[in-house]
Amino acid sequence: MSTEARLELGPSSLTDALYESVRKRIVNGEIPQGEKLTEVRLAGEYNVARPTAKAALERLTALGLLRRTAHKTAVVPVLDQAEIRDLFFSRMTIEKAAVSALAATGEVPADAARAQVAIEYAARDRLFENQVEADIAFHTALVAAVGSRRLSRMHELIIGEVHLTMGQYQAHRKAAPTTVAEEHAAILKAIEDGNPDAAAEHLAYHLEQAQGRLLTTLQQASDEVVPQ
Amino acid sequence: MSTEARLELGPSSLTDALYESVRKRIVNGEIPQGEKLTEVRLAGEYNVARPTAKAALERLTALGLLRRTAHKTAVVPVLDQAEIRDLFFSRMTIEKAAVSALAATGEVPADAARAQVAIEYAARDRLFENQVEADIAFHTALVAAVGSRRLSRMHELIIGEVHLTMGQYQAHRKAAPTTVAEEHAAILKAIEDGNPDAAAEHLAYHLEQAQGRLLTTLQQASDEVVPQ
DNA sequence: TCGTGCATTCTTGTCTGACAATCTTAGGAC
DNA sequence: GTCCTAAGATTGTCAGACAAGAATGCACGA
Repeated sequence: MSTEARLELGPSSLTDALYESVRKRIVNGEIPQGEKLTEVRLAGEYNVARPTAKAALERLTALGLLRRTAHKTAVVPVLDQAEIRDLFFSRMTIEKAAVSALAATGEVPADAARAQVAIEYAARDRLFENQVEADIAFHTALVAAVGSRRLSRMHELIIGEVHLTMGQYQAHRKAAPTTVAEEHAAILKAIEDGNPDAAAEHLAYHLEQAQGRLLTTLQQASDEVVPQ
Repeated sequence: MSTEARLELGPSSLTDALYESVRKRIVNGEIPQGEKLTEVRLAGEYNVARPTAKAALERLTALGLLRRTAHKTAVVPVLDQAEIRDLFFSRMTIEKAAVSALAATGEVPADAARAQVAIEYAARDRLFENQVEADIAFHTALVAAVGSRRLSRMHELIIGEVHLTMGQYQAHRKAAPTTVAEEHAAILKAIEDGNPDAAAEHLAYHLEQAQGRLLTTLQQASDEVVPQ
């Protein structure tokens, strides 16, 4: 179940390309929180038909990168404290299961190791956006390495929102650049040692730290807007 | 986060209604494994426009109730052994987290208790289809009671396939009708006792039993087709 | 006889244009 | 100032159309 080597060639579909482009703009904060995204606006910006824009919006909505209800326009969500906690609870559930399963085999996934190196470089050079990308890639690689298509799909369902919050609040900037890399290293070490409990433990600590940074940043941001 | 009491009135959207109808037909085995579902066929059967049918197909595909790749017709998937294992691994991950969280509060969700009663009735009267519905409702209620929107969405992503396999193989029929109810009762008891580990344990046992029944039935079915 | 290659046909991807239903917003009446 | 109504904006759905990719069957050659 592990050697599913498929070479992915770029999105050939117009909808795919549109979806990818908008996704990047949202997670990088280029389209800010609370911004409205109408079907006609997208269709106009990219010069595609409205149904195409509609399809892209629907896919983004499915991943939590947009919110919308019937007959209302899609907006980039603003995650409050409770939602960030919910997000990290869900994330913890999936990723704990993933690292435990990996530690049971004792194999450190190559993709995760590569992402780890990328994080170290990005941290050293203060390339914030790259660091976020690599961080997401690291966690995604861990889940993917389990070889469970459904686990990966569930992870995909929430990692978009994680990416979104990291891009918006840029909490990583607040952390000592090497902290994240060290926590990741501890997780990989536990996997290599074949210790599922330790791996889950290190992962839990890492995610709690990340969540803490995020909540702190969120608090500061709201203080700035409403200074008592 | 628990009192989100919204009354759901029938799907007002045409796409929603279509989606719901096809979903039911698939999970009940009315549309058999391997059956092809073209956009025009759906559009014709329900007398809707092709884009509407397309949207419904895409949503079903997202939930794993259909498989399709670009330019190819959607088909009702045939799950093999490996995929059923993957499905139950993913399911176990989510539901274990759910019952553990519930047991931490010690509150038995009312919806789950209701579904449990419905299962007992259905088992007594041998109403197979109701039994499956109630079983799905039981597990869904457990997850929903945690109050995590994202956990529920992830669960939704896989429970459709569970429903599908149960409808197709009708493995519940093979089980002593009361077995399922008893296993469920043990889970609820552990939650009520506020014992997270026991709850997870009972859930794991229950799901392993269910998976075992499914794999056995699958094996028998393939033996019938290819009798050595 | 069997395999290869081509053409037809089916199906999906995307577009244009349109109308109805619904939500939002602005303006007017009290 | 508040409430209600109406116009504008936005989405839901439809019809019809064309292009591109995939699948199928048939003829041809080895």
